[in-house]
Amino acid sequence: MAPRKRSTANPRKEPAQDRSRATVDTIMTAAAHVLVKAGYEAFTTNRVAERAGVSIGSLYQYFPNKEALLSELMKRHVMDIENGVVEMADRAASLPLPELIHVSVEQNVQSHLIDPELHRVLSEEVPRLGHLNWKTAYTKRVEARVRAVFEAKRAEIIVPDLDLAVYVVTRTVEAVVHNAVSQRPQDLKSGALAAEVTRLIVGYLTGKPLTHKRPLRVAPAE
Amino acid sequence: MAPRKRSTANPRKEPAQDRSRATVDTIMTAAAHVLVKAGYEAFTTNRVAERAGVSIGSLYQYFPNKEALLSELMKRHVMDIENGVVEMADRAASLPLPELIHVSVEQNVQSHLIDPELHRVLSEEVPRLGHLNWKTAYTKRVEARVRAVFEAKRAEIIVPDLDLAVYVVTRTVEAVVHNAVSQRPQDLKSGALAAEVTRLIVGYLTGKPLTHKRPLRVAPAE
DNA sequence: CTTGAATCTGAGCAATTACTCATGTTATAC
DNA sequence: GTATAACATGAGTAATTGCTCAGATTCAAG
Repeated sequence: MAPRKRSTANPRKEPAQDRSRATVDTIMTAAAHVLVKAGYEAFTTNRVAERAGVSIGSLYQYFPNKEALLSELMKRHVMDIENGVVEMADRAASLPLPELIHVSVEQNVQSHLIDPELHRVLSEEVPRLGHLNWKTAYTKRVEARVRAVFEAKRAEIIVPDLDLAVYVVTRTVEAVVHNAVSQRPQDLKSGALAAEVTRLIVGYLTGKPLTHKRPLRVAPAE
Repeated sequence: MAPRKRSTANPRKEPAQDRSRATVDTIMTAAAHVLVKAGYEAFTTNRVAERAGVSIGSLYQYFPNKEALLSELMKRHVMDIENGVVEMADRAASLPLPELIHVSVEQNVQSHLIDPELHRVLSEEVPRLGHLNWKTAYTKRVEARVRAVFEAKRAEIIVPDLDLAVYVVTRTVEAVVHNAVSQRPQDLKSGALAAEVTRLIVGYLTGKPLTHKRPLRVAPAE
């Protein structure tokens, strides 16, 4: 077996045995724990290693630096979210626009409930350093999807500038739901917020406001 | 003159001569400069002092710690913003709801253009430490104002839950405009974004969508 | 069992940072 | 002019942090 290079440029060692894979998992779990319970300010590599019950040296055998550790955490979190989103997109593709919006908003709510505290810390506390733009790639994929849907339903949509519509809609849904996680948890759980945001978006897109009297009902996923 | 106390609890010295007032101003300017040009990560007290051309000791004579320096920066920035908001509120109070919303959205845009880069850094990079909740007090005042307006126009508003409406509207406007500063500067300047957000909000509140054909026009402030 | 690779350990280094303090300089009061 | 307070200086300190490395331990293959 050729000896593995270990330089600054290619520093990451891939775990080969079960033992080390377990170590990496332990480190990741500890990292999330420290971030959530103590915040980014207290997120030091030594503390993560201590929490994981692993020596600091082991941590640096699998993560070349602190940023890589954060990056991996973000990557995993985004994957967790995107799985649910893709699944929803299949279910909802054939629905009429109002129901489609409603399902999408509810899916966004679900995304935020996967690990709300971690999500909040990653979004708000972790500095947007160079390549730590964890959300931008994901955001672009979402925008592309939304745009495709809008084009498919173009006849029902009264907004002339589709690009602008995509932008306004995606930012609105994300921001309102995101903030509500910590500021309006009750309305999030009850579905009141999702219903309200749906009204907001559907009215904007179609020019035909949904009534408050007949709330949307979609077959719940079992 | 009674000797001034200098403890951890009451550490701030008030500048008494012109010389020191100028020093404080220089420090504040340098602090904003470092934040904007180098980001929070590089925002160290030594660097701020160096940029200001002042010794680090002088800085600590007027700011007990780094947090106080940040806090003062935030306070000044919020004051700059709120001045414009209050002025607008007087001008707009008697307008019909659609124009009122439009003026408010445009005011929010103006607020974000006072010092866009500083605003972004303060919002996104500076960690939300203990008492550094710079926006929360301001947000509450804004919400109270918006709520009062909604109550005055209650008859035109179809949303049953006013509290929820205030929440959805304030977060939406703030988030869309805030993001647009860096992501859609062109639409911000042209007014296209403000028009779109106005449509979004007015349709949501009144159930009567604004047409795209007859854009809102309000007498511009000279 | 032997050998070499994979894994783990943790003391400690180098760099950074917030902040202090002893000392020097300038302004003001009388 | 002199005394006193206000102001300014910057070398230095204590603490923290990301990260290294030399060596110990565990595993897998023949």
